[in-house]
Amino acid sequence: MSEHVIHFSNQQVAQVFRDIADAMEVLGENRFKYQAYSRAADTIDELPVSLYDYLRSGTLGDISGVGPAISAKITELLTAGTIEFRERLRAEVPDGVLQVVRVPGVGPKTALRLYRELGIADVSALEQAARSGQIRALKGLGPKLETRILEGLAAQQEAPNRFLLGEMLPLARELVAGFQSAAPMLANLSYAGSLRRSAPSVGNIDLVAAATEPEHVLNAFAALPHVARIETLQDGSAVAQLHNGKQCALYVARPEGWGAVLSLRTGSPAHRARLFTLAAERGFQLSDRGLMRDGALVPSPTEEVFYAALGLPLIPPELREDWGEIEAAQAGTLPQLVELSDLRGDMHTHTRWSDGRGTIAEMAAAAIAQGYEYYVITDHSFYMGMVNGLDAARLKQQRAEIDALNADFQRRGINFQLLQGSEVDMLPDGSLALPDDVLATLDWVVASLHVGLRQERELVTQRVLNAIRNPHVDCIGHLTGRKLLRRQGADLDLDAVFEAAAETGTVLEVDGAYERLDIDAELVKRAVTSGLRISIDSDAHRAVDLAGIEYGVLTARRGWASRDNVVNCLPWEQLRGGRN
DNA sequence: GCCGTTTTCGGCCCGACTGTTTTCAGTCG
Repeated sequence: MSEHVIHFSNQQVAQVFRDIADAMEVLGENRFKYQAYSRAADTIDELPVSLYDYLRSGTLGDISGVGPAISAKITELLTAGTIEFRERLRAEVPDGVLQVVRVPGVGPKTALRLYRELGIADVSALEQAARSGQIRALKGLGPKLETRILEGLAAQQEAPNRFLLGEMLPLARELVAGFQSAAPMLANLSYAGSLRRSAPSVGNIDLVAAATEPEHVLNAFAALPHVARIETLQDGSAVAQLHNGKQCALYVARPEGWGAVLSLRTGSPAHRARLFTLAAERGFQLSDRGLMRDGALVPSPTEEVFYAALGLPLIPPELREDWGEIEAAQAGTLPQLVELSDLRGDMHTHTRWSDGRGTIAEMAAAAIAQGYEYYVITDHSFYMGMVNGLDAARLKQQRAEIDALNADFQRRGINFQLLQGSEVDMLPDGSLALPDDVLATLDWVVASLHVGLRQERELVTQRVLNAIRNPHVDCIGHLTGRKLLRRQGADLDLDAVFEAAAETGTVLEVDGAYERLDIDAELVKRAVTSGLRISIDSDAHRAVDLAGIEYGVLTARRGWASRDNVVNCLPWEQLRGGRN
């Protein structure tokens, strides 16, 4: 067998450097060294151009954060397929230990001790040790840590082998585009499944292709550069393992059945069950091949045609959960869902003034490119030392910079306005991190929980209620504080929160950062139903994050939000006029 | 290990909380 040359995506290379950084941190290496690897990984992740192009032109060193050492290691990986330094680290810190570090409550020091002193080299050994009380035997570690570890593991295991929407959607789009150009015989191609419903986390990528000759399509699929190997292959479908460890399934339908097959591969099990019932009521059968009557395929080349055959208008993929969309479709009351292009501004963003990476000018340029009319800078409030939060004095300085930029936009005839806000912390004691007279000077105030998320229900709820009732607070940012696949949000009394927000008109945010997507679709639906207004924000820390607001839009759509429910679909003047 | 309008060495993100201590290390945001 000939040597197969592996093609690494930038994201795969970034992951290798992240692993190097984590392993070095576990080994207690110099902090600045492993941070350099970690920073380089972040930069590589965002590069618009393949590393192979940099390699060919000898310009790896031009990448910010990539110096001689990392440049040599990238070259080694791309040409030899492996990095010797990485393998040496692996000998000291097994891959399983890197997983152990990512368990909440366990840091690099503890992971190393658990490995060296108890031989814990993966998460299942960690679970066993925590369960059997072995961890408390180590000096300085106790029963509370064991409980914390088991809770953390439970949160992770609720969703084994799941990946975030923000990782999978770009990958799926890349696959679809690559597949389409490699296989001109495809009549149609789409991704499907929970990914197409924009679920916050998904297990794999499902593709549904339309073609008359499935074998050709399956061969072209197996030859895609992303595909590492084909796991299963049977008539009309294949499951592939990708180079990045993720799984992709392909289903090939006949062009005249594609609409039905795509619909069946997209809806949730509950939605699909409704479709089966509707089909049966109309004398159809549904199968892997599509819509059938008396053993013959009934043409349904598109989803419109398929849904029409069942007496329904086309239901947007995000709604296909059986949360009432079938009834709404039958009644003709499906919502006109909000779209990315409806957004006129972003209400929650950061800059270098706190923990962001971009300057105000850089973020503004990206906002103009995104087509916004306004853009609110909401850097952190003073309380969070780590994020370099702003106090009254620095807010004043920042206001001067914003004013100067706005004057410049006006001079140049650019219809764009920067606004100054704050992401003000709700402190553990129930107060806000900035006094009212300072909040009063701001254009938009987002209040968020960052600390004390594990406070007991009554306490943490009261903090949120205090913020909602503060007349200067316009919006509650990422309400629950959840981090997808990592930690649950705060234990909030949502009835009380929604009731208070309805009284005061306080906006609830859909944070588009794809590890948050908070509030989630179910809460969006609840907000929309109870007449609350939402905002959709990027929570951007870098210019490249602005586009991530799309995940917020998808989440809002999943929650049945229309343009009328979303404050930042309004022009700023109108939005400000309607403030409480 | 990387970087530079503080430029080839010296600095790079730091404060609060937690669980375990008995004066603090580790984790988190």
